[in-house]
Amino acid sequence: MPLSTSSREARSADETDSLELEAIYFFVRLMGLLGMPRSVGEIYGLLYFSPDPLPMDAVASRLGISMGSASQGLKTLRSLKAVRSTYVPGDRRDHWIAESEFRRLFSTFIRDEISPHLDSAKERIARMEELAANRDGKEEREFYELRINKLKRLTKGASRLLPAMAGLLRL
Amino acid sequence: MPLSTSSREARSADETDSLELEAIYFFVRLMGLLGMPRSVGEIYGLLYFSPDPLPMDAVASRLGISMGSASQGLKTLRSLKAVRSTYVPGDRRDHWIAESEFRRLFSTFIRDEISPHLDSAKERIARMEELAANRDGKEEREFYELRINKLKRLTKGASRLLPAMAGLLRL
DNA sequence: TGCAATTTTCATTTTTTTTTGAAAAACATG
DNA sequence: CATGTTTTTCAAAAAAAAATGAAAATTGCA
Repeated sequence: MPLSTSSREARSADETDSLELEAIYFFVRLMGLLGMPRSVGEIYGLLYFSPDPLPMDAVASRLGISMGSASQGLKTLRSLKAVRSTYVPGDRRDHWIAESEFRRLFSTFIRDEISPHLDSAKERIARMEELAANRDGKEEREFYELRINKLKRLTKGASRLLPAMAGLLRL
Repeated sequence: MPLSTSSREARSADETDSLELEAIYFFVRLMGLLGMPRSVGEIYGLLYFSPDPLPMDAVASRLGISMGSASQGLKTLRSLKAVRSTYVPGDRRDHWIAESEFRRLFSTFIRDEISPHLDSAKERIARMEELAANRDGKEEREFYELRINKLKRLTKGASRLLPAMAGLLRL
């Protein structure tokens, strides 16, 4: 429990811990909602609430995770543009900062994680339409077409919704 | 592969399979996006594209899953109001139908799965505010307050967004 | 009520995901 | 350019999630 052993400031260790822990756990949950592993949420949470950029080994030791995890997690966050590195003079290590503009963060997430699914869903629906048209019972065919149309409307709705989501999050 | 052994209609087995498989896989992906296990997506997909209500044992054998899985999966879907049972005369078994109104389905999902998270996030932020107010470096305190405010705006945005989501999906 | 059919439950097993840790690679600096 | 530092990679271990299957509970009906 590395977070509970630091007490280098004038306040009690307990309070340091509480705020950091609440903050970190907040992002563990949020990232979990987006399907990210716990360590990714922890890293982002720690950086989001860190007044200074942190090098990877500090991230790992503060969170009590391995360097491997820290490296993987930072890679994931980097690819989401949720995190970027800064230069700190006189130090060879990269120092990491959380990108705190959620709007940008979410639009990257939507572009990279959601939209591809939506596109393949649309292709799948097109294939389904072809297959349904070849069915030979008229009634049955109509049933499938009804259902497929609902799916089409669903994907249409989603296509409209996604940009709106990023937009409404004008923080 | 139980789905590929049925050929009781006038068309080729291949085509039956393709349509059903595409349909089922569509929902496996969609449900996966919502964090649901594969079997839940499979069951919903099968029912969504079934012209007739299906009893649980038919669901299990068509999908090649155990009765236990089918029971659990139907329970999950039932609690999401994604599925309901019908009475079929002369048959003791429950027969299951997919609720095909996505709007209702999503609003149940938002109410049951997302909103509670959002509420606890808000509580967590309130706790964080208290803790941050007790910090003794003015600069540090300001940094935390800045960050916390962003989180507040994020949760506010999400609160506005969620009803909008269900609303825009006016299918 | 008693019985057989159906459904649920849950301890165990299987599968999938995440983390670790050590070796390899990349890197910066004297 | 040799060396020690930092970072990445990836096979193996650990943890978490999902599925199974058999026993228990429930149910409808004779």
